[in-house]
Amino acid sequence: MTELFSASVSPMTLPRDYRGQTCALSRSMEVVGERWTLLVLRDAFYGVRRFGEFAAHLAVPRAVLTDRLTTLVEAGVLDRRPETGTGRREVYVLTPKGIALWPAVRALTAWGEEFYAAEGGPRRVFRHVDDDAPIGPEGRCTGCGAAVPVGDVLVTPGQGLPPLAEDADPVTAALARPHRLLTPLLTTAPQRRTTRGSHP
Amino acid sequence: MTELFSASVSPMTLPRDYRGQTCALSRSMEVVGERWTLLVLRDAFYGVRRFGEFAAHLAVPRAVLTDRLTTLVEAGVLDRRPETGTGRREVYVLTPKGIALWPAVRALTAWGEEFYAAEGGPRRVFRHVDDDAPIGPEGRCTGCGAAVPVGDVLVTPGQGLPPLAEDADPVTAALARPHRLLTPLLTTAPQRRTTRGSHP
DNA sequence: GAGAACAGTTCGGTCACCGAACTGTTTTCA
DNA sequence: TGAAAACAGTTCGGTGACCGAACTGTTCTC
Repeated sequence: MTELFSASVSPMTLPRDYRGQTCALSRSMEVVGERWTLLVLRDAFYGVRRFGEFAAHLAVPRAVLTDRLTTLVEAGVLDRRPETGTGRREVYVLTPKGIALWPAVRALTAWGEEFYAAEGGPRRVFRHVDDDAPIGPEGRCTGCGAAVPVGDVLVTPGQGLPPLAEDADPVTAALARPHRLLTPLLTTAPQRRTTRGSHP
Repeated sequence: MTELFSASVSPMTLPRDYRGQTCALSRSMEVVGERWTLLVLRDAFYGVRRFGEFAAHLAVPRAVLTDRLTTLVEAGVLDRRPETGTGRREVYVLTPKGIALWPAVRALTAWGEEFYAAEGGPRRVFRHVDDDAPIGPEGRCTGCGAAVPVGDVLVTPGQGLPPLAEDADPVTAALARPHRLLTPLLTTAPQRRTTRGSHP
């Protein structure tokens, strides 16, 4: 497959290439354009870090998840590293290159909210942590007008969010409360399935 | 566009659904997340309108292109209508719902330019038609600071754009010159294969 | 030390994508 | 007017990605 690239076009071989395209969008799509990839990254922005959390929240086939995480790590979008603190488990964390995808994730999410809104309103609302005002479609706080860096974004439940199911996965349950992007969503302590969600 | 979701969780079966997801991003991905779809929409922003232009520029299998165009028309992102003026041919034009995807297309393109730049610089530069200044990653003109509506965006060749090949398709050739988004890229007059220079 | 959680891997079936060839209609030109 | 080309898809067989479920080996907790 590598021999199909001529010198004037990108010499690198990416997972599923769009041959002959001279547009930067096709480079992006080769990295983040596969099925599930942007949903994985959205969860990473939410603070999801462990393999099992991604798998449970996304309901993605585990082999596909393995492939997507590996591809994103090789592309430099995610970093795979030992969990800070106690655990020896590996976690997947956004790199600066991955964080730079935030405008794209935000724009696509905003489009979905605008044209496929649930009854009652948006499912989730991104807010500026400084003044709690919603963030507009172009990433600016509707309250203070500032361009909000991703680390200052709060993801909060909206009117259109369905009620929490009894058997909801821990990620879904955690997202029922406001949460700051890029900070770990779940406790680093392993989850015991003894009493579901009863501990503080 | 008249059809809407009737329940809190989507009851409709979209081309490739992400079941169980309560996030608006998954709704977006069900519509524009399939392979080739965003590249088709990028071309639509460039002013590509006819089936054959998409097919030649993207080098996408024609059956896949048919499927993507049909899906986008059914989703209300594109409108299929007779070509204005002389032709009786059908063309595909962005609806307001499709135009609302511009921030997403721009953000993904900017990410690709930033992290997969060609040698010498960006392949293409989006500029504000009023002052010719480049448009920043969040959609604001770096010259006058205004939020630039998509109709006032000029796509211009950059330093990293490869030289035009002899057998380049008409869309690629037309994009070697600055062009205003959303305006038809090619003449409505049918293209005769005179530039190839060879007889049958 | 037993059992559960965890992070993947393996496997067979199904479906989407791919490239090439083909069909039927419209347009152009001699 | 008639032939040839352009056009907009459709058809088809091969290949590979995706899917759900089951499985493996390691780590953690009690």
